[in-house]
Amino acid sequence: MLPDQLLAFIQSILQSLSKDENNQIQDFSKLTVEKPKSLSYGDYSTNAALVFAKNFKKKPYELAKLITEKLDLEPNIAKTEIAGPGFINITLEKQALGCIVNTIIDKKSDFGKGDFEKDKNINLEFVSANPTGPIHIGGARWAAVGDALANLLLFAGEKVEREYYFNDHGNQIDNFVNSIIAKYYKNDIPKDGYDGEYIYEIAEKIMPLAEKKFDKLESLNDLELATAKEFIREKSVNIMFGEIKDSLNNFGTHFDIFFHEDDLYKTDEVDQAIEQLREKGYVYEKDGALWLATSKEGDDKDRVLKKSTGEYSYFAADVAYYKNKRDRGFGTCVYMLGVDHHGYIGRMEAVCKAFGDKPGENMIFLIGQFVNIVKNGKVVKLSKRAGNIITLDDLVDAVGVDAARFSLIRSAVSTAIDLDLDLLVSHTNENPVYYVQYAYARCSNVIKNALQFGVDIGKIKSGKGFDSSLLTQTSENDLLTTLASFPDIIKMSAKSFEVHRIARFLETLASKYHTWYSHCRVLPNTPDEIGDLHFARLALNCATAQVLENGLNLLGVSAPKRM
RNA sequence: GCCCACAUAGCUCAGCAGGAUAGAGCAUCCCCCUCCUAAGGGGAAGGUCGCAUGUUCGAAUCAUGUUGUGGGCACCA
Repeated sequence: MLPDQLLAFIQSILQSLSKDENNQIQDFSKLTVEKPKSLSYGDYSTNAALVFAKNFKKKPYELAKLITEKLDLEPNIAKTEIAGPGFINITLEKQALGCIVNTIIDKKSDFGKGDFEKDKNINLEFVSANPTGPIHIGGARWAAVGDALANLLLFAGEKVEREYYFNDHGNQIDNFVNSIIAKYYKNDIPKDGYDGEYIYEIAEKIMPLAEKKFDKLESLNDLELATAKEFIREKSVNIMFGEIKDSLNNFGTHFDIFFHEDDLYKTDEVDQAIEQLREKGYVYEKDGALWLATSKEGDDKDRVLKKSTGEYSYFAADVAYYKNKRDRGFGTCVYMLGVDHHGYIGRMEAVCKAFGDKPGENMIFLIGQFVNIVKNGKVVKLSKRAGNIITLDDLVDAVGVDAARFSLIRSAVSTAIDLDLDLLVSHTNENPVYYVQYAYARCSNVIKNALQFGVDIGKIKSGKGFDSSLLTQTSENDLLTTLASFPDIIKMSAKSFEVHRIARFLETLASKYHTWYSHCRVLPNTPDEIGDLHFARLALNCATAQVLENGLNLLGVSAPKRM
């Protein structure tokens, strides 16, 4: 009997009781069936009596009594108990508890998969770093979390595409180009420019080509200089963007779409978007500039679409970009931003409303706090412009992809995390990822040993040749109920866009497995001693491996067969 | 000044659609390999959940206020 079956059963009991009492319950959303905190409470626990006591105008304990009377009639339930203020603790019969092993083995990599509304069609935009430098540590957090979130949502049954918004024009890029030129001629880096070894490397590659084509830059007139700069811009942005893509690939993060800001202008979409909003009465002219009345929809102030110089603002492109996403059929546009851009939410939600959409439904913001790098107990101030950034590549070089991804994912994005690089480098074993991976390696090793004993693992993996009701030890109960909670974890994490829950679940699961492993021997010392209990435990071992693998896959962390 | 996040063990963080004795890892201190991988297990110690009010049968969790920290307030992107 799986948790969701138990939930459905309790729901039906409540319904039948409410008929008796001439009382209808409509909303069951608060009803839960959970693994209780303490093992001594049983396998599962429900809050049914606490939540619905008022509907029945009874004290929780009295309602609990009515419910348990019905629960006790179910053959799969071994014992019920009313505890605390009115919790009902439920202990299942061993065969009902162990059947989760069969389910997992049967569903394999699909175990935990959900079937959400597919019509949502989610666009997940993340990283979207400007090509003015390598991906830094903050981008790395999103690269890990965004990718894992996409995996999670897909697994939960949503339709999702990963998108990177590639901004290759504007002031930042001009600063980038000017910095490259300055660096090459050993001039001072311009104010708001970029510095660092990578600028020099790009300059070394591009500038000789530029000089060959245009002559020394100082000898050019304004028009020629502009042409030369455009040449440098195109080449250097391409190099930078190539490096960014390589870093992301290295990190195991892949995008379905790389969207170029340029395309919005090429196709006139910016004008079209502005026109649409103008028809709705949101656009006006003031001081020679074109404005969007975002304050009508809750923003602090109105925003400029077209500057008095005649150029479009970056914001104008964002407006068009949102419309573009919606026109491409995305019902939900998720923006994953760093805290330094959270001021941006107000105006974008206003845009969303101006188009007649709903923020929170068509437009969702996930705000990620900073990742601080700590050295000698102190937070190091990093800046792309100062050139002392810690890049994604640095991080991967230092700790590897698995450890980097896991440590970035396991914390909620709403909390700032401090990464002590020295600690990560010198004591890599402290990273919980190894704890989880080790559990998987142990599972795999047990399977390997069983094969050497001549056990037909294929038979077990096909769900035959074992009796899961033989799994009666406390540590086995604990492991079984933890495995059974995986689908719920998926559902909850997907609903709340919180991937860190998956990482935390895996840590818990690994812990339960390690405990079980040290308490219950899976295989005997010699092949001829193998009995039914060993087969049952081998099945549990395989089921655990499967769930660990499913979870690690979602996070983009490898599941090694040996360590 | 206005706006947004965050505050839980020595450190890094979970827990927050209100629920039972607030958890994990690391660090500290004990114990466990003649036994499937000790990157493991068992145990000890460690807390006024920033502070104060309120909401209720019940608050780390919700609301208000307050303090502290980080961030944002451009015809920059």
